[in-house]
Amino acid sequence: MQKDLLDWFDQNKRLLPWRVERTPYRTWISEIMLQQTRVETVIPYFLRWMEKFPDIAALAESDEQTVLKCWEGLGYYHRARSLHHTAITINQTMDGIFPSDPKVMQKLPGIGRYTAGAIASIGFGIPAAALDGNIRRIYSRTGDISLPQRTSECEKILWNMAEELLDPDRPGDYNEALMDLGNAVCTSTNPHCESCPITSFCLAYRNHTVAIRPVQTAVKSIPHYQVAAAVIRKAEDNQPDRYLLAQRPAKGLLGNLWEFPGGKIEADETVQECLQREIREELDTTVTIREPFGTYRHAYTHFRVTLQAFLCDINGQIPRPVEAQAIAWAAADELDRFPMGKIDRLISERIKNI
DNA sequence: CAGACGTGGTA
DNA sequence: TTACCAAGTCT
Repeated sequence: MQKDLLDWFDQNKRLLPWRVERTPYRTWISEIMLQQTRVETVIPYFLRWMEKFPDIAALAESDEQTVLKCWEGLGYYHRARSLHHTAITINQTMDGIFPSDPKVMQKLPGIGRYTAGAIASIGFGIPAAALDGNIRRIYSRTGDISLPQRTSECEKILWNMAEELLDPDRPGDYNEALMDLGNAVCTSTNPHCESCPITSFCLAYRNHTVAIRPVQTAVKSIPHYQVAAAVIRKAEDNQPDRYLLAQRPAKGLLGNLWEFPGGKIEADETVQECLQREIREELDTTVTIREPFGTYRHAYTHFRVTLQAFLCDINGQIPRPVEAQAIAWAAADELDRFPMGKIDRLISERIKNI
């Protein structure tokens, strides 16, 4: 199976930016960006990142806001903060050299068992196993595994397969070959078994169970929240209007990113009451709510929101950050500098069009 | 160990 | 529109 798979890879390998000029640093950055993220999405981010942060030292010397701005839109922002933090650690305690031992890698934030195995095998040529979503799917099919995915029992079997089937001579190519095969041939829906190089080794193909492998576990429905946000505007003499931004806490959703203040509408309150309450709680002031400023729908991983924005004027005391780490007054043409999540970026774009 | 953690694409 | 996915990790 290893030979047939590697022969297929030699013919069908995708040309990707991180596959030219292989270095541990480039491999590391690409693997982190690719976590839960499509190749096509990652490519432009990877190219921009390498322009801005060509090596570990450049990343370590930059500030986190610059890093987050470069990451904006990719999601799972703890990945960017971990990259930055790790670059500083490597510079300060590891002589600026990325470790080659997967056990050492796994101690670094953002690098788990999969990523350590991927960087070790792909970046260093070390025979380390890697098990990602693609490889889970392929081994669930070749082994015709009837255990539900993501249970500890199933994980143990799949990791054992990854260890035992790994090609010791070309571990990196082998792991990448499985991921390319999973992307192009052994796909989640409508797999192309007719063009698969390893059907003769595939038990699910023989048993006609490809369509029901891997066995998916039931997903629960996600909640939908109604949310309000305030676009607080400040007019100044002979100057462009400024808008209030708040920096979110470091931990949790969209950590350290900037937003227009607001929050969840409780069951017993109106949008306006919600805004006044949130402004009081977050900024310790009150506002006059003016006209609606758009309705925005967005789906996060584990919940969905419909957000109603309103233009507001401060009518209380000077706002101060209570829940937020900091606040800033930005002119329309300054909004792009602040790293934000998707919804707040959409609101920013609308402000720029006023 | 279940749930948190983003976003854009596709069926 | 909803559901689910896509090179996972952390708590």
